[in-house]
Amino acid sequence: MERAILAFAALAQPTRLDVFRLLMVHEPDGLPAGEIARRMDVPHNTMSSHLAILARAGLIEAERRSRLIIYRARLEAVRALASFLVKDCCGGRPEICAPLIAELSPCCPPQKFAAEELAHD
Amino acid sequence: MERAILAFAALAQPTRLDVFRLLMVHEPDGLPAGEIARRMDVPHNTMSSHLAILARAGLIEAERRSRLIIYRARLEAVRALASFLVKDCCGGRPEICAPLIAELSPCCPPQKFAAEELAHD
DNA sequence: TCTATATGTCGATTAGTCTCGACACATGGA
DNA sequence: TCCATGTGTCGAGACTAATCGACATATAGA
Repeated sequence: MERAILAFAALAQPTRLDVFRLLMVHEPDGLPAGEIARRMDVPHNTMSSHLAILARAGLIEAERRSRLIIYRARLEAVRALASFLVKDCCGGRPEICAPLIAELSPCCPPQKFAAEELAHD
Repeated sequence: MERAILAFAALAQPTRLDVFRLLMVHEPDGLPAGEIARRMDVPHNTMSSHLAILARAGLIEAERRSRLIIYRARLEAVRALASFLVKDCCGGRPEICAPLIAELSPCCPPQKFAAEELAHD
């Protein structure tokens, strides 16, 4: 709940939302702080505070690699946030958001498709 | 994208997140502005601006019923926001967030269950 | 140890948000 | 028309967020 507020606040800022999307695209390798700042055309110290806010919200994580600090998106956080949104909507009455799940599924194949893929092996 | 920023900003505030959840619970009837303010123990004018922000973000909608103004949650908005989060995560590689969908599904039965429910009629 | 590179922290300025009293508008009934 | 009730708008004060220059730290190589 408090975690959701932090996550929403972190994503409610254009630069940070862009950074988050960028790191999503660069999963699972991540990107160093400096390169993120360069790509976004933002001073490195400004970017540093944005990255800190995203990290505090649990949406990204940092890992030091010699001189570089690599940032990566935390997929569990996306899952948790989407889950919060959807379960919030359910509110004890699953019939309301069945169509919601239905619309989400075509985007990424759900477990049925994953199972099929496993069967191919 | 800009819509997502507005929605995130609207939900990144404790009172507004609570109001949104309250209106989700009260779907599809909704609640009048005054009662929302009373339940949240917030002055009516403060609540009025919060409701305006949620409405501008497209998360709720207002309908005048004689003297009352009834607010209702907009389920399409939740769907759109969750969809944005999930598709964002996909980023062309569906295999990443298949487990995400898989975790969401048990919460609300997907179309298969809805079809079963229809079959019972 | 010295220098260069990569990143973070501090502090000040600017901009935006939150809150709420006071007032305005809108509806319905006396 | 007058009053009561339900909402919205305005404006001011307090608080919080965003930005960036200047400085600090951390690592690697000469």
